[in-house]
Amino acid sequence: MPELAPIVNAWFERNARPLPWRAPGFGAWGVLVSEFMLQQTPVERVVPRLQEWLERWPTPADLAAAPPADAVRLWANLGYPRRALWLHRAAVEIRDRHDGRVPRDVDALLALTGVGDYTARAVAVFAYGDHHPVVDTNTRRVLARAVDGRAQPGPPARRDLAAMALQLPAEHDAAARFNAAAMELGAVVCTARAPRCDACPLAAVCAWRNAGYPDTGDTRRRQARYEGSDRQARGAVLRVLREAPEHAAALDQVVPDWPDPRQRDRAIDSLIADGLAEASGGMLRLPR
DNA sequence: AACTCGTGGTT
DNA sequence: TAACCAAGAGT
Repeated sequence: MPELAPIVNAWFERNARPLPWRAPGFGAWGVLVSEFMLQQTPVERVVPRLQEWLERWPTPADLAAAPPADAVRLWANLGYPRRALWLHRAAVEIRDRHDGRVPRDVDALLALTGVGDYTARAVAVFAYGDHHPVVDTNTRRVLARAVDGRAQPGPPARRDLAAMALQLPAEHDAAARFNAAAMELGAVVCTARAPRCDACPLAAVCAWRNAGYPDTGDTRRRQARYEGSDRQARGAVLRVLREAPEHAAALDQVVPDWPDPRQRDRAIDSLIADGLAEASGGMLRLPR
Protein backbone atom coordinates (compact mmCIF):
# COMPACT_ATOMS: atom_id res chain seq x y z
CA MET A 1 0.00 0.00 0.00
CA PRO A 2 1.59 3.30 -1.13
CA GLU A 3 1.21 6.41 0.97
CA LEU A 4 -2.27 7.79 0.51
CA ALA A 5 -1.65 11.37 1.61
CA PRO A 6 0.37 12.60 -1.40
CA ILE A 7 -2.17 11.11 -3.81
CA VAL A 8 -5.24 12.47 -2.05
CA ASN A 9 -3.64 15.86 -1.36
CA ALA A 10 -2.77 16.28 -5.05
CA TRP A 11 -6.38 15.49 -5.94
CA PHE A 12 -7.65 17.88 -3.25
CA GLU A 13 -5.53 20.71 -4.60
CA ARG A 14 -7.55 20.65 -7.82
CA ASN A 15 -10.93 19.52 -6.49
CA ALA A 16 -11.55 21.17 -3.13
CA ARG A 17 -14.89 22.94 -2.96
CA PRO A 18 -14.54 26.62 -2.03
CA LEU A 19 -16.33 26.25 1.31
CA PRO A 20 -16.45 29.31 3.60
CA TRP A 21 -14.46 27.75 6.43
CA ARG A 22 -11.60 27.05 4.01
CA ALA A 23 -11.07 30.72 3.24
CA PRO A 24 -7.76 32.05 4.62
CA GLY A 25 -8.19 33.75 7.97
CA PHE A 26 -11.69 32.39 8.58
CA GLY A 27 -10.92 32.21 12.31
CA ALA A 28 -11.21 29.63 15.06
CA TRP A 29 -14.66 30.81 16.16
CA GLY A 30 -16.01 30.44 12.65
CA VAL A 31 -14.45 26.99 12.40
CA LEU A 32 -15.98 25.96 15.73
CA VAL A 33 -19.44 27.20 14.75
CA SER A 34 -19.19 25.47 11.37
CA GLU A 35 -18.19 22.18 12.98
CA PHE A 36 -21.13 22.31 15.38
CA MET A 37 -23.49 22.92 12.48
CA LEU A 38 -21.90 20.21 10.36
CA GLN A 39 -22.51 17.51 12.96
CA GLN A 40 -24.95 15.35 11.00
CA THR A 41 -26.22 18.21 8.83
CA PRO A 42 -25.32 18.41 5.11
CA VAL A 43 -22.83 21.06 3.99
CA GLU A 44 -25.25 22.81 1.61
CA ARG A 45 -27.74 23.46 4.39
CA VAL A 46 -25.08 24.76 6.79
CA VAL A 47 -23.48 27.42 4.59
CA PRO A 48 -26.24 30.09 4.67
CA ARG A 49 -26.96 29.62 8.40
CA LEU A 50 -23.29 29.86 9.25
CA GLN A 51 -23.02 33.23 7.56
CA GLU A 52 -26.07 34.57 9.43
CA TRP A 53 -24.73 33.26 12.73
CA LEU A 54 -21.31 34.84 12.39
CA GLU A 55 -22.74 38.17 11.30
CA ARG A 56 -24.94 38.24 14.38
CA TRP A 57 -22.39 36.82 16.83
CA PRO A 58 -18.87 37.58 15.52
CA THR A 59 -17.19 36.37 18.73
CA PRO A 60 -17.90 33.78 21.45
CA ALA A 61 -18.60 36.62 23.89
CA ASP A 62 -21.29 38.00 21.58
CA LEU A 63 -23.11 34.69 21.58
CA ALA A 64 -22.58 34.17 25.31
CA ALA A 65 -24.29 37.51 25.97
CA ALA A 66 -27.41 36.52 24.04
CA PRO A 67 -30.25 34.44 25.49
CA PRO A 68 -30.14 30.77 24.52
CA ALA A 69 -33.55 31.27 22.89
CA ASP A 70 -31.95 33.42 20.21
CA ALA A 71 -29.47 30.67 19.42
CA VAL A 72 -32.21 28.04 19.14
CA ARG A 73 -34.26 30.35 16.92
CA LEU A 74 -31.42 31.19 14.55
CA TRP A 75 -30.56 27.50 14.39
CA ALA A 76 -33.87 27.19 12.55
CA ASN A 77 -34.25 23.88 10.75
CA LEU A 78 -30.68 22.62 10.91
CA GLY A 79 -31.90 19.76 13.10
CA TYR A 80 -30.76 18.43 16.47
CA PRO A 81 -31.49 21.79 18.14
CA ARG A 82 -29.68 20.75 21.31
CA ARG A 83 -26.55 21.59 19.32
CA ALA A 84 -27.63 25.25 19.36
CA LEU A 85 -27.96 25.07 23.12
CA TRP A 86 -24.60 23.33 23.46
CA LEU A 87 -22.89 25.84 21.20
CA HIS A 88 -24.27 28.63 23.37
CA ARG A 89 -22.97 26.87 26.49
CA ALA A 90 -19.60 26.38 24.83
CA ALA A 91 -19.48 30.11 24.11
CA VAL A 92 -20.13 30.86 27.78
CA GLU A 93 -17.39 28.42 28.76
CA ILE A 94 -14.98 30.04 26.30
CA ARG A 95 -15.77 33.47 27.69
CA ASP A 96 -15.45 32.37 31.32
CA ARG A 97 -12.59 29.90 31.16
CA HIS A 98 -10.57 30.90 28.09
CA ASP A 99 -10.69 34.68 28.08
CA GLY A 100 -13.08 34.67 25.13
CA ARG A 101 -10.72 32.85 22.77
CA VAL A 102 -11.42 29.42 21.28
CA PRO A 103 -8.87 27.10 22.91
CA ARG A 104 -6.22 25.37 20.83
CA ASP A 105 -5.48 22.43 23.10
CA VAL A 106 -7.43 19.28 22.26
CA ASP A 107 -8.19 18.45 25.89
CA ALA A 108 -9.43 21.97 26.53
CA LEU A 109 -11.61 21.71 23.43
CA LEU A 110 -12.95 18.32 24.52
CA ALA A 111 -14.03 19.86 27.82
CA LEU A 112 -16.39 22.24 26.00
CA THR A 113 -20.06 21.27 25.90
CA GLY A 114 -20.96 19.56 22.65
CA VAL A 115 -17.36 19.07 21.53
CA GLY A 116 -16.29 15.45 21.03
CA ASP A 117 -13.44 13.57 19.38
CA TYR A 118 -14.22 14.84 15.91
CA THR A 119 -14.94 18.50 16.61
CA ALA A 120 -12.06 19.00 19.05
CA ARG A 121 -9.48 17.77 16.54
CA ALA A 122 -11.15 19.49 13.62
CA VAL A 123 -10.74 22.84 15.41
CA ALA A 124 -7.16 22.14 16.49
CA VAL A 125 -6.22 21.12 12.95
CA PHE A 126 -8.30 23.36 10.67
CA ALA A 127 -8.21 26.50 12.80
CA TYR A 128 -4.74 26.20 14.31
CA GLY A 129 -2.85 23.87 11.97
CA ASP A 130 -1.83 21.40 14.66
CA HIS A 131 -0.96 17.75 14.03
CA HIS A 132 -3.83 15.40 14.95
CA PRO A 133 -5.95 12.80 13.16
CA VAL A 134 -9.40 14.16 12.28
CA VAL A 135 -11.84 11.33 11.67
CA ASP A 136 -15.40 11.81 10.51
CA THR A 137 -17.76 9.44 8.73
CA ASN A 138 -16.24 10.28 5.34
CA THR A 139 -12.69 9.55 6.44
CA ARG A 140 -13.77 6.31 8.08
CA ARG A 141 -15.37 5.17 4.84
CA VAL A 142 -12.33 6.09 2.72
CA LEU A 143 -9.98 4.19 5.03
CA ALA A 144 -12.36 1.22 5.30
CA ARG A 145 -12.37 0.83 1.53
CA ALA A 146 -8.90 1.91 0.44
CA VAL A 147 -6.96 0.34 3.31
CA ASP A 148 -9.11 -2.39 4.82
CA GLY A 149 -10.92 -3.54 1.68
CA ARG A 150 -14.34 -3.22 3.25
CA ALA A 151 -17.48 -1.90 1.56
CA GLN A 152 -18.54 0.09 4.61
CA PRO A 153 -16.83 1.13 7.84
CA GLY A 154 -17.81 -0.39 11.16
CA PRO A 155 -19.36 1.71 13.90
CA PRO A 156 -17.16 4.60 15.07
CA ALA A 157 -14.36 3.48 17.41
CA ARG A 158 -11.31 4.95 19.07
CA ARG A 159 -9.03 2.86 16.87
CA ASP A 160 -10.19 4.94 13.91
CA LEU A 161 -8.04 7.75 15.28
CA ALA A 162 -4.99 5.49 15.40
CA ALA A 163 -5.68 4.24 11.88
CA MET A 164 -5.81 7.79 10.56
CA ALA A 165 -2.72 8.78 12.55
CA LEU A 166 -0.79 6.08 10.67
CA GLN A 167 -1.67 7.77 7.38
CA LEU A 168 -0.73 11.31 8.40
CA PRO A 169 2.37 12.93 6.92
CA ALA A 170 4.87 14.17 9.51
CA GLU A 171 4.76 17.73 8.27
CA HIS A 172 1.91 19.72 9.86
CA ASP A 173 0.55 21.52 6.82
CA ALA A 174 0.46 18.35 4.75
CA ALA A 175 -1.18 16.49 7.62
CA ALA A 176 -3.84 19.16 8.03
CA ARG A 177 -4.51 19.11 4.30
CA PHE A 178 -4.78 15.34 4.26
CA ASN A 179 -7.32 15.43 7.06
CA ALA A 180 -9.48 17.77 4.98
CA ALA A 181 -8.74 15.97 1.72
CA ALA A 182 -9.79 12.55 3.01
CA MET A 183 -13.08 14.02 4.23
CA GLU A 184 -13.63 15.72 0.89
CA LEU A 185 -12.90 12.54 -1.05
CA GLY A 186 -15.43 10.65 1.03
CA ALA A 187 -17.99 13.43 0.65
CA VAL A 188 -17.89 13.83 -3.13
CA VAL A 189 -16.28 10.68 -4.64
CA CYS A 190 -16.07 7.78 -2.21
CA THR A 191 -19.70 8.17 -1.20
CA ALA A 192 -21.70 5.70 0.82
CA ARG A 193 -24.20 4.56 -1.77
CA ALA A 194 -22.76 5.01 -5.28
CA PRO A 195 -19.00 5.68 -5.16
CA ARG A 196 -17.57 7.35 -8.26
CA CYS A 197 -14.49 5.17 -8.58
CA ASP A 198 -13.91 6.43 -12.13
CA ALA A 199 -13.10 9.83 -10.63
CA CYS A 200 -11.16 8.54 -7.61
CA PRO A 201 -7.41 9.15 -7.32
CA LEU A 202 -7.14 6.02 -5.16
CA ALA A 203 -8.84 3.69 -7.65
CA ALA A 204 -5.58 1.97 -8.62
CA VAL A 205 -4.55 1.28 -5.03
CA CYS A 206 -7.94 0.80 -3.36
CA ALA A 207 -8.07 -2.51 -1.52
CA TRP A 208 -11.84 -2.83 -1.86
CA ARG A 209 -11.82 -2.13 -5.61
CA ASN A 210 -8.83 -4.41 -6.23
CA ALA A 211 -10.63 -7.22 -4.43
CA GLY A 212 -13.56 -6.88 -6.82
CA TYR A 213 -15.91 -4.89 -4.60
CA PRO A 214 -16.75 -7.77 -2.24
CA ASP A 215 -19.84 -7.42 -0.09
CA THR A 216 -18.16 -7.33 3.30
CA GLY A 217 -21.40 -6.72 5.14
CA ASP A 218 -22.53 -3.62 6.96
CA THR A 219 -22.39 -3.61 10.73
CA ARG A 220 -23.49 -0.01 11.12
CA ARG A 221 -26.51 0.60 13.31
CA ARG A 222 -29.65 1.33 11.37
CA GLN A 223 -31.34 4.65 11.83
CA ALA A 224 -34.60 4.63 13.79
CA ARG A 225 -37.80 5.37 11.97
CA TYR A 226 -38.70 9.09 12.15
CA GLU A 227 -42.38 9.03 11.24
CA GLY A 228 -44.37 8.75 14.45
CA SER A 229 -41.27 9.04 16.65
CA ASP A 230 -40.70 11.11 19.76
CA ARG A 231 -38.14 13.05 17.76
CA GLN A 232 -40.82 14.06 15.30
CA ALA A 233 -43.05 15.18 18.17
CA ARG A 234 -40.23 17.19 19.74
CA GLY A 235 -39.49 18.77 16.40
CA ALA A 236 -43.11 19.83 15.98
CA VAL A 237 -43.22 21.36 19.47
CA LEU A 238 -39.99 23.23 19.03
CA ARG A 239 -41.03 24.57 15.66
CA VAL A 240 -44.09 26.12 17.31
CA LEU A 241 -41.90 27.74 19.98
CA ARG A 242 -39.41 29.09 17.43
CA GLU A 243 -42.17 30.69 15.40
CA ALA A 244 -44.41 31.83 18.28
CA PRO A 245 -45.06 35.56 18.69
CA GLU A 246 -43.14 36.83 21.71
CA HIS A 247 -41.47 33.42 21.61
CA ALA A 248 -44.10 31.85 23.88
CA ALA A 249 -47.16 29.69 23.32
CA ALA A 250 -50.01 28.56 25.57
CA LEU A 251 -49.38 24.98 26.61
CA ASP A 252 -52.72 23.75 25.29
CA GLN A 253 -52.04 25.39 21.91
CA VAL A 254 -48.80 23.58 21.23
CA VAL A 255 -49.56 21.07 18.45
CA PRO A 256 -53.03 20.49 20.01
CA ASP A 257 -54.02 18.01 17.29
CA TRP A 258 -51.00 15.75 17.61
CA PRO A 259 -52.23 12.18 16.98
CA ASP A 260 -50.89 10.86 20.31
CA PRO A 261 -51.50 13.35 23.16
CA ARG A 262 -49.34 11.39 25.57
CA GLN A 263 -46.49 11.50 23.12
CA ARG A 264 -46.95 15.25 22.78
CA ASP A 265 -46.76 15.68 26.57
CA ARG A 266 -43.74 13.44 26.71
CA ALA A 267 -42.06 15.57 24.06
CA ILE A 268 -42.73 18.75 26.00
CA ASP A 269 -41.41 17.23 29.23
CA SER A 270 -38.24 16.00 27.56
CA LEU A 271 -37.62 19.37 25.91
CA ILE A 272 -37.91 21.01 29.32
CA ALA A 273 -35.56 18.42 30.82
CA ASP A 274 -33.07 19.15 28.03
CA GLY A 275 -33.24 22.89 28.67
CA LEU A 276 -34.73 23.54 25.23
CA ALA A 277 -38.01 24.83 26.68
CA GLU A 278 -39.33 26.48 29.83
CA ALA A 279 -42.84 26.28 31.25
CA SER A 280 -44.42 28.91 33.45
CA GLY A 281 -47.95 30.14 34.01
CA GLY A 282 -49.43 27.81 31.42
CA MET A 283 -47.01 29.10 28.78
CA LEU A 284 -44.17 27.31 27.03
CA ARG A 285 -41.19 29.23 25.69
CA LEU A 286 -37.62 28.90 24.49
CA PRO A 287 -35.00 29.20 27.26
CA ARG A 288 -33.97 32.67 28.46
C1' DA B 1 -22.15 -0.38 24.24
C1' DA B 2 -26.46 0.84 22.68
C1' DC B 3 -29.63 4.35 22.36
C1' DT B 4 -31.37 8.93 21.62
C1' DC B 5 -31.50 13.19 19.35
C1' DG B 6 -34.09 16.73 13.63
C1' DT B 7 -34.61 17.69 9.15
C1' DG B 8 -34.91 17.29 4.30
C1' DG B 9 -33.22 15.44 0.01
C1' DT B 10 -32.35 11.08 -2.66
C1' DT B 11 -33.20 6.32 -4.20
C1' DT C 1 -42.65 4.44 -0.51
C1' DA C 2 -39.93 3.17 3.10
C1' DA C 3 -35.23 3.36 3.76
C1' DC C 4 -31.07 5.59 3.39
C1' DC C 5 -27.94 9.34 4.17
C1' DA C 6 -25.81 13.53 6.11
C1' DA C 7 -18.01 16.95 8.69
C1' DG C 8 -21.36 13.48 15.96
C1' DA C 9 -22.09 13.95 20.96
C1' DG C 10 -23.98 12.74 25.37
C1' DT C 11 -25.74 9.44 28.43
